[in-house]
Amino acid sequence: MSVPELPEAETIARQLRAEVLGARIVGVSVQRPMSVRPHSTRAFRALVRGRTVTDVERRGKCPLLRLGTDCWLIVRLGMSGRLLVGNGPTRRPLHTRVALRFRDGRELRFVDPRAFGWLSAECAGEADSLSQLSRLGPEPLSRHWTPEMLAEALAGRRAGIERVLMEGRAVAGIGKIYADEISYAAGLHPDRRANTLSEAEMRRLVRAAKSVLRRAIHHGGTSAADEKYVDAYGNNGGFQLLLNAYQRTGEPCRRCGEPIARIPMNGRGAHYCPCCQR
DNA sequence: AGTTGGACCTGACTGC
DNA sequence: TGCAGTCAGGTCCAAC
Repeated sequence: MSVPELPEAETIARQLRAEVLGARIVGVSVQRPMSVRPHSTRAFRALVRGRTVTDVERRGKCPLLRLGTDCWLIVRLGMSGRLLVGNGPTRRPLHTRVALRFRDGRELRFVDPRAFGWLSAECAGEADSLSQLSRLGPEPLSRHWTPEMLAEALAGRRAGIERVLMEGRAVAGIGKIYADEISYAAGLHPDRRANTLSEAEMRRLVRAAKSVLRRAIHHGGTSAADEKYVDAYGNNGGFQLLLNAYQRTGEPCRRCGEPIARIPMNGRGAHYCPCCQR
C-alpha cells in the first residue's frame, strides 16, 4: 500500500497541467456525496460546472485545479485517491466517486477505493489564501524553507521527528513513506524528540527532505505493495525501487547491512536502521 | 497548548 | 473454500 504524498501529488499535477489546461467542465457526476466536502452535491456542481481549468498547482499533498479566475478545486487524495484522465465513452473504473466531464468528451475521474479522500471547491483568488489549506506549513522544496524555519517549528516540541514531519505544520506534504525515507537519509531515529536536534542535525534533516522529495518526483513517485499509487495516466511510479527504509523490514540496510527494523510509533509503523539512525 | 490515541474506510492478507 | 479478524494510513477530533 502506498499512499499519495507530495511527490505523487506533484507528478499528478504536472500531468494534469499538460492534459486539462484550457478544458471546460460541462458535466459533474457525484457518485458518492461524501466525496465532495463540505458542499452538498448540488452546491459542488454549481461551483464547478461551466468553469474552465486555467491552471494546475500543488500544495502539500493536494493537487489544485484553478477554475476560471478565482476558484480552486482542492483534491484531497486521502489514502487511495487517484485522478485519472479518461475518454468519455470508456467505462469508469470501479470506485469512481466523482467524474468531471469536459467539453471535448474526456473525463477527469476521482477514483478512491478507501473513500478517505474528497474534493472541495473554494473561491479565494489565489491558492495561497485557501482557508482549507491555511494550516499547512511551508513547502519543503521552496528555497524559503530553511533549517532556521525548521528550528522555529521544532522548538519546544517533545514529539518524535516523524510525527512532527507528518503533522504538516512544520513542513507540508510528508506522509509515512517519505517520513521514513527522510529520517533514514538524515541518519536520525524516527522517534527522536524534535527539541533535541542540534543545528547540524536540523541542517541534515532539511537537506535530506529536499533531496528525497526531489528524487522521488524525478522518478514519478512511489508505487509500492498492493493497492498502489498510480499517476493520472494509470502508470506506476519508480521510486519504490530506490526506497531505503519504508517497507524494507528485515532487509539489509544499504549503508551498513544491518536488517531494517519496524517498530510501532504513533499508531503506525516506522521503518529504520537501528545502526545508522540515532 | 502540546500530546496521544481512536475513528473513519475497504482491499489484501492471515489463520482457523 | 470460506469466513472472521487484522492491518494499512491521511486527516480530524476528543480527551488528557
